[in-house]
Amino acid sequence: MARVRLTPERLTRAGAELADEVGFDQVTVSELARRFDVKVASLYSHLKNSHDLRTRIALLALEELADRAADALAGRAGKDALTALANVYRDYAREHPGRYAAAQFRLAPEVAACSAGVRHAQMTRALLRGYDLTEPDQTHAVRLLGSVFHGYVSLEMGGGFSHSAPDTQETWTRVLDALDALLRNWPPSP
Amino acid sequence: MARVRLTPERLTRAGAELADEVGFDQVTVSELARRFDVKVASLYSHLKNSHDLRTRIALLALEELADRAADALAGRAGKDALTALANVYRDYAREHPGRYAAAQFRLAPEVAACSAGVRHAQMTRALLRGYDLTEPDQTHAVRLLGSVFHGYVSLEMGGGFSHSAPDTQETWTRVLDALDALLRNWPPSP
DNA sequence: GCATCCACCTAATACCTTTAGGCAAATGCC
DNA sequence: GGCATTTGCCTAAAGGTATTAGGTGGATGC
Repeated sequence: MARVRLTPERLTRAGAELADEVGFDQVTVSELARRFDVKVASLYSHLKNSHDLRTRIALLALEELADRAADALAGRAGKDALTALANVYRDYAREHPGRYAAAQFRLAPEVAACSAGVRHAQMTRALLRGYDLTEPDQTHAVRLLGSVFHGYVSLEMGGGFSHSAPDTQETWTRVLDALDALLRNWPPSP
Repeated sequence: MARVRLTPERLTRAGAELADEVGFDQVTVSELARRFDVKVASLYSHLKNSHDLRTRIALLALEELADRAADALAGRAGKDALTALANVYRDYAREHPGRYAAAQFRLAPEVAACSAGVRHAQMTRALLRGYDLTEPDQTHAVRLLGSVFHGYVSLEMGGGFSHSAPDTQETWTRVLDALDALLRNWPPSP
């Protein structure tokens, strides 16, 4: 038998590609086995189960996304940084819809705590150093930015904006303008 | 045999309850049949297939959500309306997580066009009458609000905010303050 | 009281998931 | 280089979900 040298890493990468092709929730252990021209049961020496596979793909996506974000933020500040970070999420989702969906996969809390998810929060916080916010408003702003990035990208990819008139690129830049303005004039607590 | 009088409507309602209990993507034709104490194949006279079931649940959720939104918006304007609408989404997601997930189900474009989804956009637009925005900024603002509502609720439900310090209720009110401020001082086009 | 129809059933096919146990290629040791 | 062990992939099997085809009996209408 031709040994294929399966490893969790190779399976995870192939799973991520599969996700981009057919959608994250269509990722199946069977299809993965088919791609490696191997019997399904063989994968279970490398993967605990189907859920484990999804978790690994999710972690991979979070890593990749965090790496891109770190790259984009390097040497930028203020609105420049805001735009760069926002575009990282949007572009990643467009290039890798399956991986992006994977990044939304709900991880077990203890797994999430060690994941690249924490880097994302840290980077958003770093971005806010270019604005004049102190705690707890900074945390509120981190959450707002996360919500807008994630919400916008999901809705855009889900076709939520597709019917209506102004193209989404224009909205995207205007939304970033608006967020920048908001962060510069963050309203004081009542 | 005790006839159960299945109908698409009853199945859809039961499916929605099932979604709230076990999660939207765990909703299965088999489980639904079990709940009605009926054989699986029997459901296929009332439902085209599994995808059809999900679509119906999604449409139900969108309707319910739109009804609640219309109710909340009645007689309100400005920030009052903004808060009310935002809370409709958040509360619905908390009360009915499965249905809320269903509302995000990607519908076929022609189905989406006839769905309550369009009412949602209209209501957000109506809300903006309390602020001083003209086209195309109004559309941009509609999309921004949709993104924030959806993004915030998803992240909060997905546990994205769970580890960190200030509680999410405080952030939520501050985010709504911030959105209100932003809509009152929408930045002009460059 | 009979014919009809509809609602639910049985049967069968086809995937996907997961576990248990087998065999042979690769690896390590002398 | 030959032998033992490990390990990587395989066969087999059980159980769950989706979906289609065709049957039967209880409810309905005349």
